[in-house]
Amino acid sequence: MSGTQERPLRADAARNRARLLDVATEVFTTRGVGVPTEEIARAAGVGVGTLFRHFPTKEALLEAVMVRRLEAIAARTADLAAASEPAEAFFGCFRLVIEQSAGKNEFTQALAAAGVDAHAALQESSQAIRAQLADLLARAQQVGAVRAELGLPELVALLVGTGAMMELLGADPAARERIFEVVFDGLRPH
Amino acid sequence: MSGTQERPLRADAARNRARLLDVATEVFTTRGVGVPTEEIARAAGVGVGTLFRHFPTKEALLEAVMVRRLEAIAARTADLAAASEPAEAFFGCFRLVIEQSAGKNEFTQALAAAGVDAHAALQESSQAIRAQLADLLARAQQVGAVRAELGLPELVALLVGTGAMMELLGADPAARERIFEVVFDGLRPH
Amino acid sequence: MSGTQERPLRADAARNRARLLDVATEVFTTRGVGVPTEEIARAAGVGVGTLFRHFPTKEALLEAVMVRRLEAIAARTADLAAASEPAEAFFGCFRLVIEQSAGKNEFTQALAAAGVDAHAALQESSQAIRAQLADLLARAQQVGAVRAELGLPELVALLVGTGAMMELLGADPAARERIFEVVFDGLRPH
Amino acid sequence: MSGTQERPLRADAARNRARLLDVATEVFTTRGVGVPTEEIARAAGVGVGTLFRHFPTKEALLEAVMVRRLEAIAARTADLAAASEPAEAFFGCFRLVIEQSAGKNEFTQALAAAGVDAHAALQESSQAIRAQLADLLARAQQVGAVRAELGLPELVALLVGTGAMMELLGADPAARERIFEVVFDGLRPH
DNA sequence: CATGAATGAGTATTCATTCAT
DNA sequence: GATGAATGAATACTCATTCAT
Repeated sequence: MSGTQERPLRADAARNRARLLDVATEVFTTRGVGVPTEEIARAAGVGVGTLFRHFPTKEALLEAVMVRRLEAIAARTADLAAASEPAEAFFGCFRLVIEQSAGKNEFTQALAAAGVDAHAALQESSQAIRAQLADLLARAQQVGAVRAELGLPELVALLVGTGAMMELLGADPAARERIFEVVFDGLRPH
Repeated sequence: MSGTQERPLRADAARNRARLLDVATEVFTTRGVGVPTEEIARAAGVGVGTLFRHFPTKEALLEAVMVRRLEAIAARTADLAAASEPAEAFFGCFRLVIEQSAGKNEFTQALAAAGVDAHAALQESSQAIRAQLADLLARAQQVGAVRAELGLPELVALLVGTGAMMELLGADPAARERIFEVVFDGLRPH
Repeated sequence: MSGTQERPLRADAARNRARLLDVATEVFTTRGVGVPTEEIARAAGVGVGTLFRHFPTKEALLEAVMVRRLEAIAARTADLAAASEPAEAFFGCFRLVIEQSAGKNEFTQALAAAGVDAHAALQESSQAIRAQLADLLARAQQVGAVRAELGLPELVALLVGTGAMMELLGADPAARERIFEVVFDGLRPH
Repeated sequence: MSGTQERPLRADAARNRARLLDVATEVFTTRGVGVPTEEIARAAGVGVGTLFRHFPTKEALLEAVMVRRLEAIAARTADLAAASEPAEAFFGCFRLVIEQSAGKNEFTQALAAAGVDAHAALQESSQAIRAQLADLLARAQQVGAVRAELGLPELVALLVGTGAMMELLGADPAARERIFEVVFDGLRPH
């Protein structure tokens, strides 16, 4: 309903594209990336042909899904970072990223893949997050809220790893909180 | 009445079985579980038929690989636990488990799956490790070396998650050490 | 609310489906059901994928072949039964069924299997024939043209068995006729 | 215990061969010819190697099974033929053959195959039966107990076909008897 | 532009047969 | 001779991708 910057598509084409992304996100997140493309198309109410017109490859679809998630995170992170003082911003964003990575470990894998793989599109949008994370980290370190010796790679690893922990624990909120305590206390200078 | 009761296989059969396990471990951990069975057989220098004689299913092969890794870990963990005082034993074993989980995240997934899935064989051998971990944890908590509020599920999650972190960081030893510091400091009472 | 309700397939799709059925009928009846699916697809001029799109299973294809044969027989039997007096109708239909069962003993096996097996589709279309046969038998018995003590199971068995005899004899028309004389004379009251 | 004319084998080898034949007969008859050779070997208490030493091919084993059945039938038929007057001998042997063909339609198929196929061994032993049948038929025809126009091919077809009928009817003795009445009455001159 | 039918390479698994022990 | 481990061709079925309608 707002102005995400896709190149101008016909109204219905844009709607199809959006629906496909929504459905794919849902499906990939809940059932993994092994789900047949045809099933995604059907769930989105379009034919396979349409899916492949919008995303020339299954991998391209996966990438688009990840990009969207990364961008969503980047946007929220930016808001949070702007509105809080460094320590609060850092730990708040850490939580945010973890919370958003719910469902399979698609997202965390995306982050991971982005740091390793050469997928152009992912590279681009993950760079945005990485820059933000680097900034948040630096500022939190300046105010002494986070160990000074940590770099961006370690932060990314900690995010991905903590996401994995949460997946294992499932919905138990108390256990999740205990994990946050361990990780956050560990992040602070000793 | 317990112990390992392998049926005496012919010399060559045993060799093939072992080679298959070695190759499968290597291949699964470096390239994931999607690798064709035929390729594994070829890499082991046997025909597919032989592979399927030893492991009636691809899944069975995967299971066997995991069991072997779990058992190896359990053995080393037991040694370490016996030879050290509680705190040292706990943190030493934590490191050990992480170090052994090298390669993709097969092992960590194994631990994860074992807690959730119903694969009998895995269940059995992962129970052994879980018991040991529970014991190590309890003793470390008794001497005040680890936060009292943590339970076995959190410990397992922390192991799996830390393993994921290490995979992301690759071989950089300094960075790995910084992660250990974060996690270990976080584990200690605050 | 009954009748044939095929979904309107695209022209080419319908052609492919029909060709597959024709080829499969031919191949199964002449060379048995062991023929590879791929060969059937090739003979029909389509890829395996197409075959499996139309018939999700080899068994499903076999079933479809049988259903078509059963329906064809049922239709012709109905015509014949309507147009003749009881004795003529009965023996005419007997001949008809045998003549239609040419080629291996697929059809007879179909009849046999249908009485035993639980394949829904087969059940349905073989029920139609069985009902007709029961009716023909009853009427022929009422006019004293057929032994009164015979039931439907025996009639089906006689059909299947006579079909088997014809297969053995091959194309020799005189020999076939002699078999019909034996069976038909045997069927009449003594 | 008696003198079947196998070439002199070592005692244990002969025992193995006999056991394999027994087991194979049972298994093929009850579960069809699709049963893996290995299973037959196991059921006979020997290794596959042994099976293949005695029967160089699965087909060879099947052939041997059939030959034995044919020979058994031939022997009993000969006895029966010798001890009775023509009509009784003919119909008695007809029943005998049908009764012996119990279980799948292995045997009838064997007879069929023998009349068509070129398997040397089968040819030989089925010739024996065919000769006997021809003889029984001729003598029954001479005394006017069977239609004069029937030849050996029709008789074989009738045997095979009647066997198929019995398989369909299963164990219902009354129904089986009604079939015999139809066929036997049909065989008699009209 | 949308559709969904067609394609065919790819994959796990079976089984008759061979051969080292 | 007997054993059973090894072999690998064969087979049903899947799924990303293309293209005629």
